[in-house]
Amino acid sequence: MYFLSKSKVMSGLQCPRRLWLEVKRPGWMHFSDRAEQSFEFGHEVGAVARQLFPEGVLIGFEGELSSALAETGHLLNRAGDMTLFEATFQHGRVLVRADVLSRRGEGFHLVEVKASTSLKPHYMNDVAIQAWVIEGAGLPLKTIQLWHVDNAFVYPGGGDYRGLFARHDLTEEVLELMKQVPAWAAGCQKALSGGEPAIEVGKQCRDPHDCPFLDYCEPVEAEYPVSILPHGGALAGRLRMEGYKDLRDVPQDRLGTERHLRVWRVTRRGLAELDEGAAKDLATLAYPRYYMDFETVQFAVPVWPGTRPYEQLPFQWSCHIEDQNGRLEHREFLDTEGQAPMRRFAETLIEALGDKGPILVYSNYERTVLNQLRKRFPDLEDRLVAIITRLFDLHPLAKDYYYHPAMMGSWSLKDVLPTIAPELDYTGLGEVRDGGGAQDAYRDIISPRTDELRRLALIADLRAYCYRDTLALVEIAHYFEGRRHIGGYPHGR
DNA sequence: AACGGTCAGCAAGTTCTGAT
DNA sequence: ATCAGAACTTGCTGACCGTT
Repeated sequence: MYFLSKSKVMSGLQCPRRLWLEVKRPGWMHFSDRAEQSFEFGHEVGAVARQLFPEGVLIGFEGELSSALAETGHLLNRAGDMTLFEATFQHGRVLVRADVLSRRGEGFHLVEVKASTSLKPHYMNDVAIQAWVIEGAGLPLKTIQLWHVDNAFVYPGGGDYRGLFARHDLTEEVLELMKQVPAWAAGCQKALSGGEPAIEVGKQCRDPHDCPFLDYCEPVEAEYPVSILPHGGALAGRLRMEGYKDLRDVPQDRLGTERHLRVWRVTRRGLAELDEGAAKDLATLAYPRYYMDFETVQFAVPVWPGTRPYEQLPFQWSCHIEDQNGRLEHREFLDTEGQAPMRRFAETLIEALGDKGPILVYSNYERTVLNQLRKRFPDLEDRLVAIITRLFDLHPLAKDYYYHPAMMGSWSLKDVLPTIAPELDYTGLGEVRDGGGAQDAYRDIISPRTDELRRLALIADLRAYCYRDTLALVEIAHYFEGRRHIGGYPHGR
């Protein structure tokens, strides 16, 4: 028999094989290539939830669950009403820690806090496990609530976070669902009692969470698996059923769309394709040309008045300006003061971009951010709209006219750039290497806990990263126009 | 997590084709 | 002229993609 945390029981509900691997083969996790989001908002959100219970007591966790269990019992032995954070219980060899547990008279009230913005179906199981353990430990629950972030909340400032949470009363449903928890726990124990369960790869491997063992249960069995076909999930499934593993073995007539055919052809020949259409489209663009990139930050708990949870707030832009002689000039903006950067971001951008000349970007992300700035600053509406009309997106151009076998069915900048400008890799960059890293760096820079030396290093890294990103756009555009050649990669027509 | 987009796959509607 | 069935449009939806 095993002691199981709530998260282990949740794993077992998703897939017995996953649970077995987590318990019996720790350290075997083969994290999937498609990187999981690194944002960790639970901490911020939990801290604010606790602020709403000024009398609450936090049960510490110093690596020893037994001490958390003991402290919980100790506090509950006291008389009177109380609120506990991270109260810890076990029952039936299942162990849980409750976000917020209050005693009012004889009854207990449970609150589970989530950083997401909606009530998700699997939360019901999560809360049911907690409720079952807590009631099993002898605490009758009067109400069971789930709180999640309300992304319509506008922060008024001054630390006033009333209204950050949307609250759902789940008492009835959870008390009903609770009856199934013993069966879930028994299922987990059974899965762990034998050898590795033989579970086929399926929908449960991605839903509701990516399984960390996906690469183990479904090893890559081909150099160019059929799954690289873009938007081809269903087709890839059918092809695999018929025994096709590698895209190069699939007969041509099984592929319908132009894009699939190009991926198939390029992969089989091992040679990149670049259609003349790319150069033709770019030839219509006048000078000066602006190559532009934004960095933004999101907070689950808003820190600047007038902002909402998870809004994408721009703090940095980079722009390479190219004149008709091919000369490049770099302009940039980076706010590191810690106050809301959006207004100065918009003003400096408007100033730098002038009033004519195409603005080249990769993806429609910059358009989205500019549209949000329009709403925030109506007085800049006209200037921002003027910028939006000048945007030229290289991403659809790449999708229509370019493919290289190393891209593996993806036209993201990360996958395209190494096939065109391999010299623009991570060397020369500090610890900021992608948008997520830029966000982490910015959070550290504005944090009062970061010392000055590290701040300066992070600022330099952010500048280097954003500079490189717009330079990458220049190189890609030049390659599409036939103005640059590539060494080391097989390219052809 | 949010946003803004594309695309495959399906269903229903419409036009075309060829036999009677 | 009529009609069945093929072939083509149109519209919708949910999965997928890419950015921070």
